[in-house]
Amino acid sequence: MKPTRKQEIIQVAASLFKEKGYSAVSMRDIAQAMDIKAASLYNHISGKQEILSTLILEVAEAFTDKMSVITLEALTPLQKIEKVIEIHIDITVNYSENIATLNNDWMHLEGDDLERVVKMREDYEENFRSIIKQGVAQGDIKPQHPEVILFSILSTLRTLYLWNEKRGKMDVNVLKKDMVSVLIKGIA
Amino acid sequence: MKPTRKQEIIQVAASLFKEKGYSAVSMRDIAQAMDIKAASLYNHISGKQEILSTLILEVAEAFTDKMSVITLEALTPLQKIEKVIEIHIDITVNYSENIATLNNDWMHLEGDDLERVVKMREDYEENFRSIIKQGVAQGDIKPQHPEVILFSILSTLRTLYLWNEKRGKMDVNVLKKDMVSVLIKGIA
DNA sequence: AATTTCAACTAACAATCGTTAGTTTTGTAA
DNA sequence: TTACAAAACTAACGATTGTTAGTTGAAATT
Repeated sequence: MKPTRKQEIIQVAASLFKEKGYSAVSMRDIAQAMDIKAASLYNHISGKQEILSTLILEVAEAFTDKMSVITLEALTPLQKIEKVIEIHIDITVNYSENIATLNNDWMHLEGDDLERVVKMREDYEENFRSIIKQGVAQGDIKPQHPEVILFSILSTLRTLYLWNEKRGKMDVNVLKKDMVSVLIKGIA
Repeated sequence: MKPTRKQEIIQVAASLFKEKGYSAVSMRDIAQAMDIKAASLYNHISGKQEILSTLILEVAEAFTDKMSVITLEALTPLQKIEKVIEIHIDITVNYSENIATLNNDWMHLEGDDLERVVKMREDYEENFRSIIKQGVAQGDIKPQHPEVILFSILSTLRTLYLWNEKRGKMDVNVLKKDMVSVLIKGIA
């Protein structure tokens, strides 16, 4: 599908936001990257804030949707974690700029959007925590502090976008296998 | 030691930078947090950029120093990784705001400071990579892609500052033990 | 007591910010 | 060819940005 002009603007902005952060990118920067004047952007979007919220909500909803599917599936906790790792890799490959902005600039959202994204994040973490706790209860996961396990895995997955470029020619499926192995079975 | 006024400014700024990012914090914001006027800040510092570079160089040098010590020690690769985990936790506990700024706002450094910090980061990663490769060569570490191992562990350690508050009453030594276990031996 | 240093202040600067209003150009459909 | 909509433009707005200049009062030193 040919992207709309609005989608083009958002994508260009996303790339700049990833590089320098939302606050350091001006509307004039975005316009210049598109070879138009800043005022012309307003024929397509309502303002800078709309770019931010569109960008963030798109990927935040992707995570929420995928996670809710996993929650309902009939899998062991470890299999569910495996799936979580895989969806993170999939989404990161397709939305690497959005994830950068979600991670670093969510606090610049305003009003309901801010509330919503924070809630989605909390819910996501809570779902993940439940999976881990269930795994511990069944004896599949070591009885460590679930919080340490949660944050170790989630930190790695959330910053994957930083390494995605350097990933180079490594195949996505190889990456998935390796990451599942490292995160679940360790390195020793 | 009673901190100098300059140190006070830098600490207050660090806290604001952690919250909203360097670009979104104005000199007037920093001044207001100290109950003085923005112009008064300039009796103690040369400008906003000095705050940023002081903040970042301080913690970047701490990492570099500690890492170079580990490199020279007579330890097995796995023991060295264990030490790396420990120094990250130690530094994070003491410099949580600095690390937030190092991670998120290093690209707003200018001139030599920017070059220096980028180089320090590259060197740090290269040292870490060497340890992993040596571990693989000796058979202590699984023959996975060293890059995947490197980034998994480093991502977790670098974003530790985000979880430090939530850590609450968990003792630092317990955290060290748990993280070493999770990162090296896995969760299963 | 006189002098200097420190650390605050007020006022203002040029530059840049997001955004609006109104106009002109471009491309498409009738 | 004309009519219309899409998408660009110029010009400007009020607010905010980092920073400078010059001043003032208090504290420390001579």
